[in-house]
Amino acid sequence: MLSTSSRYPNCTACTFSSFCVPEEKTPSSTKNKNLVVRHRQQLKRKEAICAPHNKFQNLYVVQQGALKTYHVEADGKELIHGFYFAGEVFGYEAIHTGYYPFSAAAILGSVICQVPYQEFLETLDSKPEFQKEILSLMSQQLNRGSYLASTTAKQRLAAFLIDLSRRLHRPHIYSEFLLPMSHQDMGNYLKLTPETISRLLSQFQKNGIIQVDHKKISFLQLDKLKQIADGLDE
Amino acid sequence: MLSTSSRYPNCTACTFSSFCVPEEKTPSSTKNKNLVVRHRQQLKRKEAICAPHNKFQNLYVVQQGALKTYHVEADGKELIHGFYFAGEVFGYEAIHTGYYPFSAAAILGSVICQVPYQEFLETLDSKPEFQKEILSLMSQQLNRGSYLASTTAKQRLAAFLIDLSRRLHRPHIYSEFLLPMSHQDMGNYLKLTPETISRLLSQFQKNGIIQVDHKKISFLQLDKLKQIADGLDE
DNA sequence: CGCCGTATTGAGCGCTCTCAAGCTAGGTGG
DNA sequence: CCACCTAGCTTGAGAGCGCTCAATACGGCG
Repeated sequence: MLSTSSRYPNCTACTFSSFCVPEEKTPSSTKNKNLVVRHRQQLKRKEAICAPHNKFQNLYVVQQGALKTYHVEADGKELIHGFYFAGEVFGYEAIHTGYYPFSAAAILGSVICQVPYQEFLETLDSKPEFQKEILSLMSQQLNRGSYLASTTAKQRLAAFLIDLSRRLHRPHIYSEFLLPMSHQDMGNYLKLTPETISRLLSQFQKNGIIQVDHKKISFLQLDKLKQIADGLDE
Repeated sequence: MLSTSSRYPNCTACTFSSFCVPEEKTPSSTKNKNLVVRHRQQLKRKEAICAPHNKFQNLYVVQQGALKTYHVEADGKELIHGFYFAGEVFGYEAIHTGYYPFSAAAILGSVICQVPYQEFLETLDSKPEFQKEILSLMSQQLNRGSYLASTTAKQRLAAFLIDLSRRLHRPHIYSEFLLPMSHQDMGNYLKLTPETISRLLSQFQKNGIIQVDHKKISFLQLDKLKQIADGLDE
């Protein structure tokens, strides 16, 4: 757990920032019904934070880094439900049953905030603006990964890259960014093998649509990438 | 629009029923902050109720029948986001942007209730139990269709059939039910062609796992179907 | 009864997977 | 600082699952 305010680097990016008070800044009146950050956690790459069937108690906000939620199938395949980047919240999926339906682990060194669900509910009850905000965020989650429904590998990968760029540099699409996850993870999310990811990235590069330099991706022709995502190429 | 109470057949199944008052039963004090059913709509098969980029104003609750949400891709392919059966709510996806991201249409003759979002927000603000209920329902939506991530056609179809049975006879899995949608619709949802759906249903039947009689599906070996869904067969 | 949308079944093809062999980069320990 | 070592990426060849195209059958509805 971290405690000095210098360790709170990214609160401006956090979707909860206007309803949240870091603990050391809490005014003496504790009844303000804001969320209070009591537990901030540093995670190493590959460090897990919850497992399937763990009791649901907290939502989590990513402050720095990136996480994945996933579960391992009977045959050993890892199935990735989603990625979460700085400012994003995960755990909503656990509300319904009271248990996390997945594992969550950091894919980079990361910092996250715990948001106790009880406290979350109290803030919700006392702040109509928070209600609207949460509805909006959960609504956004419902639309996440809609491109997973695309049929071809090219389409899904192109849409994924665009989505990734926007979420890493919200709200803009930057033409340069670093892939936070391995090809394996991308594949497990997009239902492709790492070999296919690699082949397609090479193909996109050969066609002058993107440039790949290790983990660095550069969009050279974003419009063409969008066309591929929409199934409009060739 | 319907008006006699005899036309309110299914309110007990509706997830909003305890926070909702059909209009003619509204007590004179209109400030009770319950949802009030003002618009109930009868839909014919294939009748649409909203289109992409329509302004978001209402959530909808299915009272009878079944609906699909979908959009048509550039190449003419119809991509189905989800199905909605008696008691289920749709439209949450539109909250974030303020516009419906899809079309919605009845796949059977259906009856739906409009829930104006303004009114929904007022009820939410005044009723903490409603807040919890909505969080739970949206959380459930986030978990919907998780089996779409399965890699093989058999797995997705088996999981879909089980999900379907449970949602048509909530909360139980009935061993008999009628397929509400065409193979085409199933395929568009599961990312399979109608031919593949047909072949797999035949195969399941040949293996004694289910029985198919036109639209009627009977589960003969639910455990085996579950194994297939989990990728544990052969 | 005749029509049209839907389901079934078959044959062949192509996209993506599997398996396999190098290669690269980054981390570790001497 | 360098040599090793390992995880991850790249690229190739071949196989298989699900798609495409096509012909036929069925059934609901006028």
